[in-house]
Amino acid sequence: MAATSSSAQEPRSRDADRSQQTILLAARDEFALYGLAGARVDRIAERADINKRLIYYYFKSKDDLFLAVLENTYADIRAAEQKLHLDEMDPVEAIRELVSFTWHYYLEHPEFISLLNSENQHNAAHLKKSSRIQEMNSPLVQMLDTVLERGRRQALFRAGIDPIQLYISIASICYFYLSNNQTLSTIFGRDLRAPKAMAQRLSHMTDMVLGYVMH
Amino acid sequence: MAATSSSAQEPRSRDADRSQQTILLAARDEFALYGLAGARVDRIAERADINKRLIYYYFKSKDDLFLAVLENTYADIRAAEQKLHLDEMDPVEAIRELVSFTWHYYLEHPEFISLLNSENQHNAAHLKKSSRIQEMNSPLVQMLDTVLERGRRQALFRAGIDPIQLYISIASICYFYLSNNQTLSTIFGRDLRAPKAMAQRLSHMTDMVLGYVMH
Amino acid sequence: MAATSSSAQEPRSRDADRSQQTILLAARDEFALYGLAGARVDRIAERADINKRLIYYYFKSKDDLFLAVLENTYADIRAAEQKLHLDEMDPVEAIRELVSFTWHYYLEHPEFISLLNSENQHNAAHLKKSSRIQEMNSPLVQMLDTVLERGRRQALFRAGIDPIQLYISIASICYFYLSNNQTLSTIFGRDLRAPKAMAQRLSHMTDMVLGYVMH
Amino acid sequence: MAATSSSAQEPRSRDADRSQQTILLAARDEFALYGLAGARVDRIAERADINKRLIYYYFKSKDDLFLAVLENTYADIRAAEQKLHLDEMDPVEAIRELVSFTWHYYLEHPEFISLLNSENQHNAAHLKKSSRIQEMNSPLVQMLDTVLERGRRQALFRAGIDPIQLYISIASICYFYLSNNQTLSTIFGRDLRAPKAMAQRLSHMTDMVLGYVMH
DNA sequence: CATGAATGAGGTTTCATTCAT
DNA sequence: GATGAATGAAACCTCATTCAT
Repeated sequence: MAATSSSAQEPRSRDADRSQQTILLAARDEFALYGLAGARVDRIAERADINKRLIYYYFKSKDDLFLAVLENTYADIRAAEQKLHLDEMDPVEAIRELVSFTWHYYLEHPEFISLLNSENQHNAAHLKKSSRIQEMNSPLVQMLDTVLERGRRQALFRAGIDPIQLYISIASICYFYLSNNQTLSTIFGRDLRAPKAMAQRLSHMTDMVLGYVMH
Repeated sequence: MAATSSSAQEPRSRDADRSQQTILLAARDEFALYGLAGARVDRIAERADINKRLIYYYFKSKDDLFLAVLENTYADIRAAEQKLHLDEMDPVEAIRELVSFTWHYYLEHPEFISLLNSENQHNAAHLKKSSRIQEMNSPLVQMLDTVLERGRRQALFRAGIDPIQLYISIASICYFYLSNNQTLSTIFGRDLRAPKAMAQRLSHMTDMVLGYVMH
Repeated sequence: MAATSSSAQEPRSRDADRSQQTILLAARDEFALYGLAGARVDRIAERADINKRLIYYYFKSKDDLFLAVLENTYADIRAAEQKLHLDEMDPVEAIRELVSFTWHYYLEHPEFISLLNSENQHNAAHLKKSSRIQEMNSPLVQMLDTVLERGRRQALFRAGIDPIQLYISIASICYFYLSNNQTLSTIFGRDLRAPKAMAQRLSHMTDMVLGYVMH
Repeated sequence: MAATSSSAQEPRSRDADRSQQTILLAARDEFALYGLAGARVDRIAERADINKRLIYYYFKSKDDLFLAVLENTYADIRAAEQKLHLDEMDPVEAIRELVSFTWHYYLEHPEFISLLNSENQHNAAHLKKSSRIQEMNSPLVQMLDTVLERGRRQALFRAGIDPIQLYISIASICYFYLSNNQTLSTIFGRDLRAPKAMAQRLSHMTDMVLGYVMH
């Protein structure tokens, strides 16, 4: 009965927006838990506590729903990245912060990892169709470039570092440890989710990245 | 590349080992392509050109078949690792070789990545049931530990490096780049599969790992 | 004979109650004819002239459907028993009527016998899960107890008759003759379904029960 | 290594006879437990610890095997009945013994009940094809007739009792109580298998039958 | 805006039975 | 006499989706 999300002009029922949002959240959880193929539209309806038909009313198909979820997910992480302002920090501190942010973001958003895995299994077929996502160019790479440049000028960092390669590497070491945690723990017979192991991991990753950029 | 068991050329049939092997290969491809949930037993039978019923005759269920494929896959990479003999090499060269091997192995075995992604999505439920796999404790970790120790004694490497953390990091940077290639390429608007990008990647990873271990 | 819910003549469809009822009837026939294991869901759908999927929509599984049929079947016989009002009749007449009712009910409801045989083969596994049925405690036993008591007070019946034992015995002699009719006829080389044999049977049973209770 | 069953002349391998016997026993258990439709040929082979193919070698099909089991079962009960020699006993005692024998035989041979139920569900289709079984005309009926006649001549029993009707009634009250025990216990909320209930049942049945024949 | 009813296609699995040795 | 390998048909059940209101 008061000011919620819905932008401005179009007086589309608040309920409509709310239903869509509810569906998106439920779908996100379902897709994250079971992947695209394993997810069940029935279960999404159940989670959202709405009629299944409504899902088809708002989103055309399961695939389109998946894309919508993906778009939402990307929008979220991009928004979070925006708030980092790495370019205003001391270069070394900025790198440290970037590793930490990435690590914690993935940690707190397991659905991000899961959804990306699903999407990659499908060769990014959904993303490729989405104009919205392709516009959301990661501003982080820009920021990172600035940081690297400043570090180099202060003779802290080595020259010639490709920000995208570095960004991917940082993402890698955070992402893989979490995404493959279960198989790794099983193979190595070691609980890689234990608090101590987690702390060591963050420290190891930070060392690794700084060891690379600084020299 | 030779040497199977069966007597001569009779058109398949009546060779249990061969049938099982054929099924496993077909299943590996199908699971790699579509994931566990997306894979179709019918399609596996088609690929293997055998009666679908035979799949259930030898492997009890789709899940058990998936586990068998996983076990095979792990056995393969472990066998390949064994042949590296890193502990007989110069420490720096050994690390370089390990990165290169991992990179190329993943590159040539996309099914490895795909299968592991599937298994992790299922919280390693299959692997956890397997006694065989838990025994295949990577001797690579042993090897890697030896390499690190020798490097440290030759004052080349820094002390206190956890071989498992290092192994995971090496795996990470290789794995993630390939596994998430499609979404990354789409997001960054850059073909990360292009030969030049691939070469740069290997070089970047090697630098990164050596930069970390060498100090 | 008359009075269903739905509005008019449109060809089935969109009437949940009706669909469920149709399925139940078709299932009853199929289960009665082939037993639980021998019954085919496909055939039930055919008999009911509805989409097979609908069976699973309303009843979760073949077993659940079987239970629903059983519950219905028990409800029917209990309802019929209620209408007898044995306790308002002369005691001897009441017993005679009970035997006759039981005999004719089984005769006209062969599915009752068949379904119970199936259920007993499964150790009453379905019934044991049903809360509904355990509540349908036969009021007939109550009625029967009243009849026996009144007969005893009028010095017609002997004392100490357990109504449940008596009820089971009455059911036995009716049920077994019909349920095992085919094997008995074959073994004895005598058509036990012939009208004359049937009439003799009812007479024999009535004599037997009265001979027992009266003395 | 010594005198077993196999008749005389034909020197058919002892193993062959033994295999067939093993299969029959395993099949009897399986059919008794699951009915004809629910029984699994694989499970019979497992129970018998022989190769499934052998079942088809000795018995042509599942149905033929079922018939063989039925024939065996009937042969067993007929043999047991032969040993009663009711016609040499006091008439009242003979009836008492017959009830007791029937009760205990069914009790100790639950497979008899189960197999007959299956066969009746199939309208005695197997029995009707078997010449062997139709020859095994129950000598018990003969015996029973003699007993009834002697009882009548001693003025103990009433006249005009049909031995087959009586036989069926005795079978009924024993059979039904055991065959439908599970549903009855569930419906009445009373453990009809409890030792005390069982003793009461035998007593009740004896009273009932004697009450009828004696007058 | 919202919903219960309905469906065709196809999923995994099971079955009795036969083939080839 | 005995057996492991193989199969076609069909079983139960599930799925994304649409119909009718």
